[in-house]
Amino acid sequence: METAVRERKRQREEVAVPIPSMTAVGGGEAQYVYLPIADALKAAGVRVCIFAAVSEIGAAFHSRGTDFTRTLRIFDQSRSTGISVTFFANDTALLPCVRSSGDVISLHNVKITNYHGEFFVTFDKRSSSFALFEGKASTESSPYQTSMKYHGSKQDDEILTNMRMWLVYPPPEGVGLKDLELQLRSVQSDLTFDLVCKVLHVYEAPSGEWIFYVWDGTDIPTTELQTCLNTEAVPLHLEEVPLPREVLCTLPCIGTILRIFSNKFCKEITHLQRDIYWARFCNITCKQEFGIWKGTLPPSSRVRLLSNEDGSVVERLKMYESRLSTKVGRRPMASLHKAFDFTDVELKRAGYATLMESLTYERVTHKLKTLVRVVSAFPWQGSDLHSLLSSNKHCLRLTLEDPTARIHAYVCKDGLVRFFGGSLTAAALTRKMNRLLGVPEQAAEKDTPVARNPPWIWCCLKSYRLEKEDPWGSRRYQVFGTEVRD
DNA sequence: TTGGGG
Repeated sequence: METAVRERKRQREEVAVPIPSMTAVGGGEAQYVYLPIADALKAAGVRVCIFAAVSEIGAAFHSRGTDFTRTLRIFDQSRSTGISVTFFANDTALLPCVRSSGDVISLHNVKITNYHGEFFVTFDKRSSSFALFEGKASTESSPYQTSMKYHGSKQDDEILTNMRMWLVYPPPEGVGLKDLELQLRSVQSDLTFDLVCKVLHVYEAPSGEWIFYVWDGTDIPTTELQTCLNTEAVPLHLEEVPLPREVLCTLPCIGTILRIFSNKFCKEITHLQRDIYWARFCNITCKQEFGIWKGTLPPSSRVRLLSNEDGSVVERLKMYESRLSTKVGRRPMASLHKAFDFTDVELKRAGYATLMESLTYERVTHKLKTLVRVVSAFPWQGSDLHSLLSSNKHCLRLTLEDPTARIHAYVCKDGLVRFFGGSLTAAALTRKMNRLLGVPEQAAEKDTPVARNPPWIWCCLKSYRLEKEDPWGSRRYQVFGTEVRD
């Protein structure tokens, strides 16, 4: 997919047609010839003028030299994937201060450069100039910001109107090639895509690796697991150090928080560490490890900060609000339209809560009804379960997950007999456990590794502390009032 | 009078 898009882009970019670049000065007023971005690319190295819309707004930073710098991404009809422009100025106030993505920018006397096979717009602070206009919703024709050397031209008004028309009524698909944009709920393995998300937390591991905790209000799809049933091999999270409780409690309780891992530093990180921003992660990929989704930033990826007014951000928030407005909307998205005939639960009074709601609950003790999948169990073999039930000494440990978290939950003593619906034979216990873990029936007999897909089950949980001195550190979950059916 | 950044 990505290669096809790149190939088509390259084909278009490689056609070297000489284009008369721009300027003609007449009658005392400057006349500027604006080139579509796609045409400007064919005139690399020549000074050109471009009239485009802003799709991404970078943060202002100190450059490695003496100036301040900011990068924008701009697009027009000829190139909906856009192109990056970096500005420099000795004062942040002189950098373009874009109020909202979708605003319109006029660039005079910029050059197209090709760096490592990718095109960029080079803005020279001595000779180039810019003007910023409000986006499609406005009729204001004068710019809200101009660089010092900017001279408006006669055609600006008309071109601005045309650009706004195009932004309101974009032409049908196929005119431009836009990067694939996915929500967490439609993520797939080994696909390169853009993700618009809220960056809730940034962590720098001692190894120098960065972890972004991101959220878009949707649930990431469930994964299939390998038949490996050993609890020890199934981690609760991918990061070495779990989030401290103070951070955990600031995170939303509905919707998946994806961990995106990155080895490279990007300057947006300093802003993301200080404050919570919506951002566009461009060209990221996801894969599964131990049934947990892990985002990664390949070399071609980048991070762009978004304003809260950005169209994609507004859309995500609206969707989240409508999700919260119904009881069913709060449940795991992947559990909708599924039957829950695997368990009987007795708890009428305790309401439904996600695992994250319980983890961040203000008290150590909490009773809740959850909709979860059993991703592993220890012990899991019928014979071991059988001696567990008869000895009445030890507990069965389950690893439960929903879109918001994974936890260990124990089934102990009387609860065990209740859980399995009586003192069953080893064979009957094996059968029930396999159903819980989603092991396909044919595979259960042989020991061949196949993918398993645990069903969603209703499950009652209660939490409590083991040690008075360390209530949160010793917090444990126990399954109660839940019976696995035949 | 240039680099900076990609």
